[in-house]
Amino acid sequence: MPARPRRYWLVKSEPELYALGDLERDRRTAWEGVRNYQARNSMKDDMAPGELVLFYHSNAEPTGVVGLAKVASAAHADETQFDPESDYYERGATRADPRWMCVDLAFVERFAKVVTLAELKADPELDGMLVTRRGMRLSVQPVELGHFRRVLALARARTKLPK
DNA sequence: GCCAACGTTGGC
DNA sequence: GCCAACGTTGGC
Repeated sequence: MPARPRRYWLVKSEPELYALGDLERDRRTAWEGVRNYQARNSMKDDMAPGELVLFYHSNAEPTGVVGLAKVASAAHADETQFDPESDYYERGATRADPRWMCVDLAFVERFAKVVTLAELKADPELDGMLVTRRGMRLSVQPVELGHFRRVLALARARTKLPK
């Protein structure tokens, strides 16, 4: 049976709520609180352990891709839906019939420099990348391999220092 | 803080 | 099933 091709992803997070630095400290976390069906379906149906994830800071200064994470579990129920104290509580969701699913993410690396949204938008090789689309709010989104590689190249480019 | 873009809700 | 109203996301 042929292995299915590896996929690449981008997740958004507001650093005031959960920054890449928090993931670095925690090493691994359940990607809870996603309440959008398209994003949920990506986690439930399409993400596989080991796949790489661009970690993007939204509502930040600057906004952009700040590092890399990887998928660290199969999909499982998002526990916050069962907690009446949680902002993400979902009335009627049960463990037998959960509505919201998530995966665990693990820290991989922090980029030496942020690849800003402005850079992403300005790069012709990234034409069509979802995160650059105006009004694109999807918080878990697929990334084409070519775009993924290009973002890594931008992250690893170094300014030439004068002699 | 503004507001455009989008997703969801609910009246009909 | 339509669609207006509303709430949220997220860039700027």
